[in-house]
Amino acid sequence: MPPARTAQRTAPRTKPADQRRRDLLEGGLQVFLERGVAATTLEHITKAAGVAKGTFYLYFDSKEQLLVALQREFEARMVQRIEQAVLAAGEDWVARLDAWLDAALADYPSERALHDVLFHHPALASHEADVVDRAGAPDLAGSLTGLIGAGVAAGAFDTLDPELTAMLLCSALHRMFDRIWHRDQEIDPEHLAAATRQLFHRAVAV
Amino acid sequence: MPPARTAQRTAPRTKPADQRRRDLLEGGLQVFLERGVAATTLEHITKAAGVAKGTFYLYFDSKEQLLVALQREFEARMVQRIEQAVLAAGEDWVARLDAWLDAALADYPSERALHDVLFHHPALASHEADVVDRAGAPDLAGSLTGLIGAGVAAGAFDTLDPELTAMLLCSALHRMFDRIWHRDQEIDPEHLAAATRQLFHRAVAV
Amino acid sequence: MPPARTAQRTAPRTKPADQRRRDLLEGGLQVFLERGVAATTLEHITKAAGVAKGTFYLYFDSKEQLLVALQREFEARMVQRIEQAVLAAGEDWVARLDAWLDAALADYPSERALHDVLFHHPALASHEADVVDRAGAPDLAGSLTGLIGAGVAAGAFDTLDPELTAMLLCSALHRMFDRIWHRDQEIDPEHLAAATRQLFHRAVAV
Amino acid sequence: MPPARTAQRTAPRTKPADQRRRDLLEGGLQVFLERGVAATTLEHITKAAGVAKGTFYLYFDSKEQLLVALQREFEARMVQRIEQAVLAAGEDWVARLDAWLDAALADYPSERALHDVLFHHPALASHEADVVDRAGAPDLAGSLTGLIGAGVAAGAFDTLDPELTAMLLCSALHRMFDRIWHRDQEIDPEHLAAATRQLFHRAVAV
DNA sequence: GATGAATGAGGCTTCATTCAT
DNA sequence: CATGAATGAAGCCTCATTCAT
Repeated sequence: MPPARTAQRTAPRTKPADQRRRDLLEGGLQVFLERGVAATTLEHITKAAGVAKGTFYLYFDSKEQLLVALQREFEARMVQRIEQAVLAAGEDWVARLDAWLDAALADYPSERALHDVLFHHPALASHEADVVDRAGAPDLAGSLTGLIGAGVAAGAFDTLDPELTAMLLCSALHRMFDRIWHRDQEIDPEHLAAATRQLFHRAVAV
Repeated sequence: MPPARTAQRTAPRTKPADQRRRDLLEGGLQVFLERGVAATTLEHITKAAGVAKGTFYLYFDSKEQLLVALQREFEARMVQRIEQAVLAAGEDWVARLDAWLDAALADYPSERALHDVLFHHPALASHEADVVDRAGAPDLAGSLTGLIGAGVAAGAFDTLDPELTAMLLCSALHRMFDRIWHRDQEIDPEHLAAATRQLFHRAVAV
Repeated sequence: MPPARTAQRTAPRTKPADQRRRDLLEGGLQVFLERGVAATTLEHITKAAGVAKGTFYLYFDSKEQLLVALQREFEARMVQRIEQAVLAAGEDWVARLDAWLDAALADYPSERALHDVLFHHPALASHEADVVDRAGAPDLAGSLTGLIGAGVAAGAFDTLDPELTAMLLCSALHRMFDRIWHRDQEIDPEHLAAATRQLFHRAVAV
Repeated sequence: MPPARTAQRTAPRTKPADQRRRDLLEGGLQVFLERGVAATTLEHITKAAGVAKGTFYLYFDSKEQLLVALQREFEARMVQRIEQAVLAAGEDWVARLDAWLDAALADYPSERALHDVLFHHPALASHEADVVDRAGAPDLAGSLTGLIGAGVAAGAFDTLDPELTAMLLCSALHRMFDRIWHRDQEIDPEHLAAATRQLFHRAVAV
C-alpha cells in the first residue's frame, strides 16, 4: 500500500551528485556566456543552476574551480571531436592533417562564445592559478603533436621539432580566432581555411 | 576634513601633468607586475606613484583605462624595437625576416612579466572593453604584415594571404610564449629559435 | 584625463568683490535648480560662476553658507514684493490682508523651483545649521505679523495672538505649496485663492 | 576572506525577517535621532541594529529607503493615535475637532526629534524621491479632511473646500512646530493651544 | 586676488563564503 | 544533502577643502 502523500511535494530535494554537478556546470556556463566571467556572481550561477548558494560549495571549492572545470571540459570535447575526424580521414598523412585542421576550424567558431569567455580570464594566467593541476587533461597541442610526430616518424612530414611546431600551430589557430573575433574582421572562411592549410602544409614540409 | 598639517611647507605639490601621468603609469606597471592585475587596487597604484587617491582620477577614468594605456605603450615599444632591427638588417628579405623574428624572440622573454600581466586581463577581451579605441596603435601583426607583404611584392616571399599569414605567425609567437611560461617548460632558446625560424621561412616559402 | 592647458589669458582676473559674490550666488542658484542641492558639487558651482574652485572660499566659508545666503535672499525678495503690494492696497485693512495674500500666492508658484530647492535641504534644519545667524533677516511671518498686529491695534482684526496666527497662516501657505507641488495635484488657482482667503479672513475674524 | 572564528558557536544567526527589519528600522531611527540623517552612515545604522553591513541590503535597497519607511511609520502611528482620540470624543463635531487638534498638539512635541529628523531630509523632497510610492499611506491631512468633510456634510462645519482647508491647517501645524523648535522660542503650550484652536474653529466657521 | 592641481577621509555597496537549521 | 540568511572585508570612487604659485 502506498504511503500517504503530503499535498505538496514538488521536486525531490536531492539529486544524484553527478546531476547536481552537471547543473552547476551548465548553469555557470550559461551565465558566463550571458554576462561575462567577471560580471557573474555566485548568486547568478546558483540561481541558473536552480540550487541554493551553499550547495555550490558542496561541489566546487570556489568560483575559480568551476571556471577551470569548464575550461577542461571545453578543450577535452574539442579534442575528442577532432581526433574522431582524423580517424575518419583514412591512411593518408596529408589527409589526416587536413582533417585535423578542418575539424579545428569547424569547431572553433561554433564555440566562439565559450572559448572566448573561458579562456580570457585571469584564472588561467593569474599568479596563483597555475597551482591548479591541469596535467593529464587532453589538449589540442598534444593532439596535434601526436599527429605530426607520427607523420614524421612515418616519413611523411618533416620538421625540426614536432612538439614545438605543433604548439606553434595550435597557438596560431587559437590566437587567430581571438583576433578575428575581437576585431570583428570579416574574413571569408574559405579563404581563411586555404591560408591556414598552406601554413600547416608548409610547416611540415608537405 | 582638511589634510593633516605637517611642519614643513617646502615640497611643491604640483608637477607637470605629463610627469604625473608618467608617475601613475609607472607606479601602476610596477604594482601590476608585483601582484598581478586583479589583485592590484587603486590604493596600491597611487601609493606606488606617490600620489593621493583622488589624483588618480585626474588622469585616468578608471583602473581599466590605466591598463589599456599600459598595454598600448608596451606593444608600441616592442614594435619600435623590432622595426629598428629590421631596418638594420639590410636589403636581403630573408635576413629581414630573420631580424624581425630574432628581435621578437629577444624581446618577448625580456618582458615576460610585462607581457604576461598586461595581456592576460579581461580588459583586453571583456565584453565591454572592445569599446576602447585601439585604432592606430602600432601592433606586432601589422608590422609583420608590412614586412611579408613587401617581401611578396618584391617576389622574395610567397603566400596566399600576407596579412593572414602574419597574423597566424604573430599569434603563434604570442601564445607560444604564454604556454612556455605558464607550463614552466624549459626549452633551449637556440632550439626554439631554430624551430620558429623554420616555420617562418616555410610560411613564406623561403 | 590631464587638465587642458590654455596658453591664453583672456578676461581680466580681478573683478569687484561684489560682482564675484553675485556670480557665485547666481551660479550656485542655477546649478541648484538644475540638479538639486544634494547633487550639486563645488565644481559645478564654480564652473557655473566662471570662477576657480579656490576663489569660492574667498567669498563663502563653505557650501552650506552659500545655501543660507541664497535662502535669505529669496525670502527677503519675496517679503519686499509683498510689502509693496500691501502698500499699494490703500487704507482698508481687509484689502491690505487680501493684497498680502494675493501677492504671496502670486509669488510662490513663480519661484517654485527656487523655494523648493532652497528650503528642502538639511541646511535649514540640520543639527548644526541653527548656528547660522538668521536674526534680522526679513521674513514672511514677520511681515504678516506686522500687518495683523496693526490691524488688530486698529480694531479691524481680531485674534488671540497676532504673532502666532501669522505664523500659523504663513506655515499653512508654505507647506501647502510643498504638498501641492510634490503631489502634482492640479488645483484651480482661483479656487485655491478663494479657500485660502476664506481661511485668512476667518483667522482674523473679518 | 572568511569571518574570524570565535570560540562560541551558540547564537543563532538567523532571525525572522520581520524582526530583522524591525531591528534595522529601530537602529536607524536611533542613530538618525542621535546624529541627524545626513551625518548617519550605514556603518552607524548597522552597528546600532546589531547587524553586519551587508545584511542591511537584504532588507532595504538604500539608506534613502530606510528613511522613507521610517517616515511612513511615524505618520501612520500619529494618525492612528489621533483618530482614536477623535473616536473617544463623542458625537459633538466641535468636540471632535478639538479632540483632533489636542491629540495632534499632544503628539507633535512628544516626537519632536523624530518629526524633526525624518521630515527635514531631501528624501521627501528631492528631485527623484517623489518616485517613492507613498500612495495609501495614512496621512494627517487625510485624517483631518475626513473629519472636516463629515462635519460639513452634517451641517456642523462650513468651509469652501474641506480638503484644502484641512491641508492648510495641517500644514500650519506642521510648519509651526518646525519654526518653534528651530527658533527655540518658548511659547506657553496653553496659549499656543488656545490660539490654534481659535484658528481651527474659525476655519470651519464654528 | 585668483587659480586649480592635489589631497585623503570616508561613503556606499558588492559578493565570495560560512554555518545553523 | 540542501538551504539561504548572514557576514564583513575590501574596493572604487567622490568631493569639500587646501595651498603653492
